[in-house]
Amino acid sequence: MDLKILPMTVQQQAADKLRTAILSGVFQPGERLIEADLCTRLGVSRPSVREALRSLEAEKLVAIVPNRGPLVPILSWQQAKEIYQVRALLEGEVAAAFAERATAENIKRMREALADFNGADKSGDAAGRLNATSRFYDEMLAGCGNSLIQEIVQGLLARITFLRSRSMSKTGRAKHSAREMRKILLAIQAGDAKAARKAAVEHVENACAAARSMFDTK
Amino acid sequence: MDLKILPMTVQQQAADKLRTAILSGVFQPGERLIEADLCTRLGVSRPSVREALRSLEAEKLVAIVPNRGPLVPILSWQQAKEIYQVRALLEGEVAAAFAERATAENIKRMREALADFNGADKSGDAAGRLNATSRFYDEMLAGCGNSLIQEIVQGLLARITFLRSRSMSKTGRAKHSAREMRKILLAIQAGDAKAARKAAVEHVENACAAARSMFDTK
DNA sequence: ACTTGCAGATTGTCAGACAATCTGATTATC
DNA sequence: GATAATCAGATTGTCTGACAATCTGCAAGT
Repeated sequence: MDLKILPMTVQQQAADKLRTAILSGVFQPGERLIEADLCTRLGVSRPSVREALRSLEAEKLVAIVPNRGPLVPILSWQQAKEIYQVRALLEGEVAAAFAERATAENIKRMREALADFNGADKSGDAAGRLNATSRFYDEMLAGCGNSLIQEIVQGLLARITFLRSRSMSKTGRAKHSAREMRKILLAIQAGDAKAARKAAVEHVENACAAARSMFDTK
Repeated sequence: MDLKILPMTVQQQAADKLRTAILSGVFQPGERLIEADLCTRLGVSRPSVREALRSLEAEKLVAIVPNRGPLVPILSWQQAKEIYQVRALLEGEVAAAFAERATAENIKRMREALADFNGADKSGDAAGRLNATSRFYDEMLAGCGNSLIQEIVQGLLARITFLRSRSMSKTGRAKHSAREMRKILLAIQAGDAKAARKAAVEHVENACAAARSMFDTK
């Protein structure tokens, strides 16, 4: 077991706090982030805030415009579409790889996540729905045997959190989504890599279509 | 045409200089980067250097260990392997997409890059070889219609520059590589997406095998 | 040979400062 | 009245200087 304790530097904590704040919608897309503001809110100095912002900039969670400062980027449909394309490619690979190495324990946790998703859906708990989805995904991503893919996909998912939570609220989307996830799970259970890839790709494509309609109506 | 002039901030220039320095081998993998050193060398203050380092950290071109500071990361074989896996996936997609949208101009430039590659190979010019390869790739990446894939792949290529320049110097690898690139180009010229994907995947797989042997001998 | 402890080097973080730049509103001009 | 020029306030980009916390390697002690 790895007992290494790695110190939590101020800039790291600042970056973490800002990241969760952005992902949870405390800062809306398009909103400018005032450095001095963040300093007082976070209780740290400006250099630390600026370093944290540079990290988040590289993650594409904030954009820094020279002489205008940081802001939460607004995703264009073009960008969103590209993200879904890459997701389809990578998550298909993940599902295929995972189908060939999933343990009983893995599958059990995925089934639980799926059950929680349905529970959250029944009670109309949007946050719970997204949380269950994340657990479903993380199980695959962590177990697919390629930590680089995991990292990339999680980064992409972070960038479209806003879109996902919105499009998931569309009537019917949650039910469809649940069915698609079950299909993925069944293929994995059967150890059928090809079917798992196909199901995963379809799932992303459907999510993409659902997201697209968000842009049309908005 | 986009004529927007975006100011070159000090931290950006610092990041750029450091990036090229790392990629060109001025700083060797494993080497520690002393902030004070970088300050005097770049002629900028410590805050600027630290911000630049945070950006590069997110790009994985430097690793920052708390209380030890920045260093050029040493790639493990496991990491390298994962990078090649993702490259195969993404570059296959790029080649396939590009085969269906390449213009005559695109193909002309790729042919030129390939010719330059062979020229550089004959004269034993390692830097010229890598440069020509980059131009060959960039043409595809820029034209594949998905700027996100372009960005990801270029980031991955940057992380393995060191490996690539070494494995390319292996006897015979350059010749093989040239042949593989020609195969990709021919498929693209024919507009055969499927063949282009296959050729691109094979090219990456061969590059991966060549890289692997670097780890064994080293 | 193995621990202990110390000195030097380096990082993490802060406070304060100032010029450059942007923003929006006010004023001047046609 | 509408457009253009101007200006004050806000905000960022950058620097200097400082100091505690931490790491490293070496010397001393057991």
